[in-house]
Amino acid sequence: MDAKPYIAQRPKRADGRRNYDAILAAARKAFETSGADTSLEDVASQAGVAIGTLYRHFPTRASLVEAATRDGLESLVAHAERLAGGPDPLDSLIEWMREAVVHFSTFRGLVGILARSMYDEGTPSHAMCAAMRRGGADLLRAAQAAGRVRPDLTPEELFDLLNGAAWVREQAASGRDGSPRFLRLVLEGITIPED
Amino acid sequence: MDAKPYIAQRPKRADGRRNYDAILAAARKAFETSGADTSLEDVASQAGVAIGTLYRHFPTRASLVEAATRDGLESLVAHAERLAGGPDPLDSLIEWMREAVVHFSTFRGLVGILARSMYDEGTPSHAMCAAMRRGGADLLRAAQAAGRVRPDLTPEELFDLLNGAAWVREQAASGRDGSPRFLRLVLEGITIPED
DNA sequence: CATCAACCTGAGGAGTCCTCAGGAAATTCC
DNA sequence: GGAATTTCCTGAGGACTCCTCAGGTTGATG
Repeated sequence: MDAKPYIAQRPKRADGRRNYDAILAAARKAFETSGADTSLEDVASQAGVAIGTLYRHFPTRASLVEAATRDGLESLVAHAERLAGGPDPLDSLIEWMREAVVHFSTFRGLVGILARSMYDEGTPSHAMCAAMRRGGADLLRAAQAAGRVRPDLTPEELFDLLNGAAWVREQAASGRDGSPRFLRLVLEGITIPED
Repeated sequence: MDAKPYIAQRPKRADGRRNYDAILAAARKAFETSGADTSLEDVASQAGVAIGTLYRHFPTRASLVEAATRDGLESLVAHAERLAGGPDPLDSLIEWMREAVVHFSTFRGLVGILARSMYDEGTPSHAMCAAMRRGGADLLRAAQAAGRVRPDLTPEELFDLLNGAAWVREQAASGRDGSPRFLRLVLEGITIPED
């Protein structure tokens, strides 16, 4: 039996839910300003809660990151499913890639966590990463079937490219964001001109 | 006057040099196994030296990273200069890019430090990064002049691509190294076929 | 060999991580 | 309404790391 990762759940008791939500809100803010390695004691005090309470709801930092990014990544997966039936598979893929890059770089340190979660089942974010992988792979396959993306590109490679772009964007806190250009150059490398 | 960054120097006294070297050796090993955020107290004890001695020679973590990577990056810069006169500018550029990716991902966390140093003059590694930028830009310019690389690619963008590849390689500690393929895809996006 | 600058040591304050024993509050059940 | 019970909260505290600094030691120099 592989150790199943702990996935945070919104508690049933009213006070528990209140604190859970407050911690999550404080964590999102702290992650965005200080990165994934922000002080959890700060997060707790910012949420008006003792440190033990934070650890009760989120026993590991990874579980807190997972909970803080869950909604955003869920919507990304949903968007992939919506785009899957679109008329132009290449456009769909490109649009989704752009959105993915933004979501992966919500705060400093996130891409790294997601990249590791993709291949590590013992991680809270693994399930979400697997879902994203499926969504991205479907869009990729469709674009390849339409002859608009080189057929030898694998989903793993696609995510390497996405992660690279997201990482570049993550570093952009200090000025220029090279990720749009990065993505455009990458796309030139993997797409096939019409006709 | 902008605060000049501290650059570590090999001491003149024999005992100082001995410790300096021991710390550097221990740091290189620790960085490679535990990343740039390894414990400096461990590094010190591994070098057989008190923590204060480490801080005497390397007052900041960044100065230790700079010293630990100096030789490698210096040789990378030297290689760029040697390649600059080569017969095939595109080959030269590609060879240098491959080498750069390896050097940038010597240990986990290095690319991030270098990426920030590139644009932050208050950083020990800034001078080296600037030298690398010049070397890379020269090779890029030559390849562009030969009509083998898209002329709208800037050095900044080149380094974004290199850094992305290096980051992917850095994550590869846990299995597959996607950086060679990453680089090949990127190259398809930025090169121009002969004739 | 005496002088002095360079160097070394390691205790210690401050921050952070994470746990856990004891207390408080919400929910349930009668 | 009032236990009983389960869930939840608190915050002290041990372990770790960071970095500084006062005091002691040693190598280089003339």
